Amino acid sequence: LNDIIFQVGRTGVVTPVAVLEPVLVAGSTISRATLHNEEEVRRKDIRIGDTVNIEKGGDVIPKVVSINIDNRPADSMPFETPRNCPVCETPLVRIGEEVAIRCTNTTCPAQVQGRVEHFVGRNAMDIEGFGPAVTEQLLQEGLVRNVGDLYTLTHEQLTSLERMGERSADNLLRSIEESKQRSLDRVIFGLGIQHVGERAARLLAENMRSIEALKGASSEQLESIQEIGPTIAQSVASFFGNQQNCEVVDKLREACIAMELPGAEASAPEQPMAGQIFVLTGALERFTRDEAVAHIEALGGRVTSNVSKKTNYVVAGENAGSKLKKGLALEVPVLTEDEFGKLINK
DNA sequence: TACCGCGACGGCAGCAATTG
DNA sequence: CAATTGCTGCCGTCGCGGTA
Repeated sequence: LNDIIFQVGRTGVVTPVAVLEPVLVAGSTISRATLHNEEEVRRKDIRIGDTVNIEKGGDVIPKVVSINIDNRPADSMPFETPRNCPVCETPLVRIGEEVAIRCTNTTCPAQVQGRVEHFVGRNAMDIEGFGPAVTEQLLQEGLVRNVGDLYTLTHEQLTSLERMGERSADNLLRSIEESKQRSLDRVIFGLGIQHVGERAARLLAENMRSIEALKGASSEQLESIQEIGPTIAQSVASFFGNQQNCEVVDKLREACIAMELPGAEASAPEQPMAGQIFVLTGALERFTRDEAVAHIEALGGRVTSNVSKKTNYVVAGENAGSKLKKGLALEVPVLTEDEFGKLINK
């Protein structure tokens, strides 16, 4: 084991990687192996200079299984956790009880590059010909600062790069153009919001129906979506609470990327109550129950029969009963019929 | 508590395009 | 024209966090 290096991912997580004396294992030459995280290294007491046993997990990913302590050089030192980001020197932090150590500088070049690579990646916008080398050059030359800049790249700018001729530039521009057709869930996934992987992105796309709705949604509204909990909800809300992120999203919209699910406009241009859960109690004067339900659902909300922590509003009419009591006990906002009327009219 | 899925990882074959 | 470079897509696992 010649060295332990640290790589910085797009979310700032710093992971240790073992640099090995190249060795043939199961038909391929292994020169690096993942070490997962710093605690893992500490637990196994892996030191630079150690002789290590490696195998390929599932015949693919090389990993360090154990060390051969007898071959340890007498002067070997325990492994040291880096204090600063290997790329931008920002002090690294460990948040709460997390195992991961992070670079918190969102403008760290490694993070910026990671985010662009994620956006153009196969499961997100799937832009062919946009690999790490191209990304690195575009960032280096200042032609791209974030994913909002991708759609205004010109033929001239691309051909100015190393190893990028007419043909490659044409192909890349065509791929970029084609990527505008990607579905909403891929766009959301591509934004690289923390904790939002493919599944969460799909849930958010299906429930919010447009980037605008997602952007406007409160953390509470998001949390009312099935399988979206407080962590993801807050992560999304704080992403859109950031001015720069909103500017990137605006640029993507200007590039004419599809930012809505089909039908969103036809059925309801806006769904300000998307995901909101209402409980009706007591008799309403101006609406029948059915009318009230129809209004709520037209705006994207849902009506359930029982009050729980997930309930966003209790609408209390005349002679409200136990559901009003439970709503008050759980500190759910209680609306009078008038307040409810204002809410749905707006 | 059980389950799912996020995020991150390396090597290689095969191919296309660029460069010299 | 040959050599070089870069990209894609594939393979599977770990450790853990998030949700129900």
